[in-house]
Amino acid sequence: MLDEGANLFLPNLSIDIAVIGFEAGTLKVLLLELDSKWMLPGGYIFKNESIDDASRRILTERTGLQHYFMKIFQVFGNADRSFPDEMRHILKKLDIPWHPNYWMCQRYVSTAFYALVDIERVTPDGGILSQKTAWWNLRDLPVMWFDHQHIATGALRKLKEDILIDHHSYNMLPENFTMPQLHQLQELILEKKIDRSRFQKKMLSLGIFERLPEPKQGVPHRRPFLYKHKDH
Amino acid sequence: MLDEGANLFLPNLSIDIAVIGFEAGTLKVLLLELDSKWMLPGGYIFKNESIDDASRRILTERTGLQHYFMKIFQVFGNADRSFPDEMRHILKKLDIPWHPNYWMCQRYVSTAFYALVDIERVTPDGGILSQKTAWWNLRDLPVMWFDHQHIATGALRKLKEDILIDHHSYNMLPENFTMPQLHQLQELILEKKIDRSRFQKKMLSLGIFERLPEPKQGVPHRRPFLYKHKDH
DNA sequence: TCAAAAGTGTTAAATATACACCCATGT
DNA sequence: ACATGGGTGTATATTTAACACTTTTGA
Repeated sequence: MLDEGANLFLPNLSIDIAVIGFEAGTLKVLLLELDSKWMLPGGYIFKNESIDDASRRILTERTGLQHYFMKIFQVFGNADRSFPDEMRHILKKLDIPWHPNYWMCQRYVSTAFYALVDIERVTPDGGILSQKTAWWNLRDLPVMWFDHQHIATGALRKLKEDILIDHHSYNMLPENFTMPQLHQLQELILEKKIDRSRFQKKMLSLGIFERLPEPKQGVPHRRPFLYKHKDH
Repeated sequence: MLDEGANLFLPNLSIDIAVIGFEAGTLKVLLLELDSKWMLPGGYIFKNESIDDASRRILTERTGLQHYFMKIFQVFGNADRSFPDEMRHILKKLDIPWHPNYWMCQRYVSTAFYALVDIERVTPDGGILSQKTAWWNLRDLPVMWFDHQHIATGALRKLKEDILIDHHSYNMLPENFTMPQLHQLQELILEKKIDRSRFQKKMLSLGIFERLPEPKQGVPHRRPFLYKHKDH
């Protein structure tokens, strides 16, 4: 694939995905390590493949998920968006011969997506290079390759803008979840307190959630009701 | 340029722009005619040019405008997004020899923008092919080339979604405009009645408009106040 | 003087906000 | 019994909505 990339893929086009989840009270993003720097999952588009199919293929390869929420949030199209020096460094580490005109060193226009996932259901896969994977705090990112820190930060900014319109944050929770979970998650994304009473009324008035007959078991204190999204 | 395109431009990437204005109580979109079918203004990205610069270059070439509002609204990335038959027809009409592998017949991923302009300030330019230009009703489009009708319709749908968040519709009015003008325009885009009193209060409470000292002259009935956007 | 368009006020309904109270559960 | 977290009610403030009233101008 490393040799055949130029024949298989659309040139100058790439996809990067911020896979975002919620764990231990923080927002997490799935990253891949390479020589002590980190990168977003991403890839290229086969010549007979749509952008949407390519993004789904990449997401499924890296997470094992078949169903998830994903959305384009930005196109990164700067003229100087090529990283020959970093690519050279990476290829050297991987014992791959270096050519300045190697197809990976082109200028790339990246179509950037964010995906909202339930971390519990994800099985991260380091891919063909067996890269180490980890869930990093989306608000405290490590040193990253290329402009991926910029892309990850852009995903968070757009998620924050979208959440009150799209009402898609439940995609980061298990299939059955409680209102306090959803409440905590939205406060975290919006970085502000939301009144519990009002939150519950508003969410239920959307008509997209269904209360399950049995409350959540195995928790201390009063058992919260469980809900699921009606389309699920 | 027709021969050198493959060397000058990024392959497989194009830009299409829905240039939207407001005239005679209807939403208009700027189209170019070619052999009795119409197309959106668009073009390609030079190899050392950013997506944003390319979109600005194309918009300025076609409208003469230096300042305007423009925004990416969608990426059209279907695998079958190539139009060899239509291209063949077009090239034949233009007396340009046909090659099935001509660079224009590739699959293209189109980054689609909408631009909001004041029609009065636009000088449409049919470009290198001296195409006829016209402002078409955006809700009653002619037969169009490629998937451009789909793109134009998508622009309208996204504009409708954006308008209450971005508050950018004033870009379709002259520099100095009246609240009734803005009111009529927003009712048109949203396809519903908006109470006049409330509209005026809400727009002014945004704090982005400045009332000018002189009311609009030369109109019958009571003279409305003129406003301009503060950044203008 | 009257019709038309513009500007703004008034009232009622709906929604948002802040807070309080009660409930269920484990210690 | 009590601390903790969950669910929901109440009172108040703010915003939305519907409509009415007044002003200005040309015919």
